[in-house]
Amino acid sequence: MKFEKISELTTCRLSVYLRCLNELAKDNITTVSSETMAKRYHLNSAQIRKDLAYFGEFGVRGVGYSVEGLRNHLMKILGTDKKQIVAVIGAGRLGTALADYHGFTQSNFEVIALFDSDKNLIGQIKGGTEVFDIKDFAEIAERDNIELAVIAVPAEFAQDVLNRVTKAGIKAVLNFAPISLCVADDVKLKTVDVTTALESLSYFLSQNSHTEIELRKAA
Amino acid sequence: MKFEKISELTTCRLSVYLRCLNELAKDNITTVSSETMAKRYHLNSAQIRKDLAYFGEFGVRGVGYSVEGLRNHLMKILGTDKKQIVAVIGAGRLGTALADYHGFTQSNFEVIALFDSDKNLIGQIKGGTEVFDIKDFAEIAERDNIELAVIAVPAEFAQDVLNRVTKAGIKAVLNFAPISLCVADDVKLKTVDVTTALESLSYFLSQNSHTEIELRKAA
DNA sequence: TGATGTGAAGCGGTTCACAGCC
DNA sequence: GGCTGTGAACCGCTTCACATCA
Repeated sequence: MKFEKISELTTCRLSVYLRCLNELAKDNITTVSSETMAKRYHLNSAQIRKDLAYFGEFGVRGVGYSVEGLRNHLMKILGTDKKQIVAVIGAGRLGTALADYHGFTQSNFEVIALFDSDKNLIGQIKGGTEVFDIKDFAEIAERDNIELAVIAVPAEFAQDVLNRVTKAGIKAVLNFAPISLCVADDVKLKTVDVTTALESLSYFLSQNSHTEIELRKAA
Repeated sequence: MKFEKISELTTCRLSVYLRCLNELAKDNITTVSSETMAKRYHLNSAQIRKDLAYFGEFGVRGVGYSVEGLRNHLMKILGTDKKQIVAVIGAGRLGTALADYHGFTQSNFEVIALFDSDKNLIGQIKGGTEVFDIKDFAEIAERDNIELAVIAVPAEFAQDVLNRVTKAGIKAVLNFAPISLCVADDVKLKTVDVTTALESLSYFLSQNSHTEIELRKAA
């Protein structure tokens, strides 16, 4: 085990490994080698070993990894061994969908509040979660120990919302607004940009059709 | 201009540049240098120039880039100069939210159909879009020239759905199910994994609290 | 003069290949 | 024998620095 800086690519893969192990556990598999796991889930065995080795020596040479043991290690590393309180800001369709997202619950995240500035929404229950006034964020965050904020508001309001939640002491934010935001160094911001993802796919499609034209010309 | 393979990192940045240019155009700015753009949007000027140079010489030395001109070039490169037809599979909360997502419309994507296997949903209008039977996907895809599919079904059904849409000739798929999927080489699959994103943030939080403990010990 | 376009250097992540251990 | 853990090689992306040109 070393004390290097772990890249976000690595932490995202750890999350994937955890998901694989959960599935292996469901299939009553108790031990797995990096090679077996790589084959089954289309990963790279050397990378699995290297990623895990950053955090300790979890495997047994000649045998592999204990599924249950590694699961526990990964949950501890990722912090999903303890329940984490999440707030979603923006009670529109996307925010509501996220509040009700079962993937969160499975990973020990609990969305306990939605926030919005729309008076018509405040006080309602959306996706099983109460909508609060965004103005009360700091107060409720403190009261309920909110650790993670998810931004699901239109792009033009996203920076304001981010400023507000970081001011309230939130250190990790997941942003769905299609805009690049600014944040202090001690806060971790991760943006999921659906527009960019689609446009990137669109690039692939138009490249493909160009290639087809080229091939047709060549033929 | 060269004929190298363009990485997905680059195409995602092109999408970001396009968004920046749209904003600059809104502010009636007609010319912009890579340096000015980098400062304003927290990008790297060398990277902007290099990314653009893969596709042509769009700038003027000593002056910069024409905002309008570069916008048009980027839209052409990304394929967003033409309308593209999108289908969303899964008419749950997430699928519905995506069908109604305005970020899509702004980029010239049009979601024309939702698909589901739930008989109770088929025939309904959700998020302004009709829900069809997933069994009819191939037929409707051909009829309406669907080019892009978005998967918003639970993880256990995602691979089946992916198989079905690729069989119908879809070459680009955006997947929201938290599972790693298999696809033929000629199909582009992009997965947006919200669980992984959150767990990665969670890692950052738990690292942070460990560091605090270390610092407290040292003090 | 000032900003682009680009070869070269730098850096970080991935893969290889094997020593070490069960 | 088999699989882990890991230094070294490799590869690709980013950044630098400057020749080039309006």
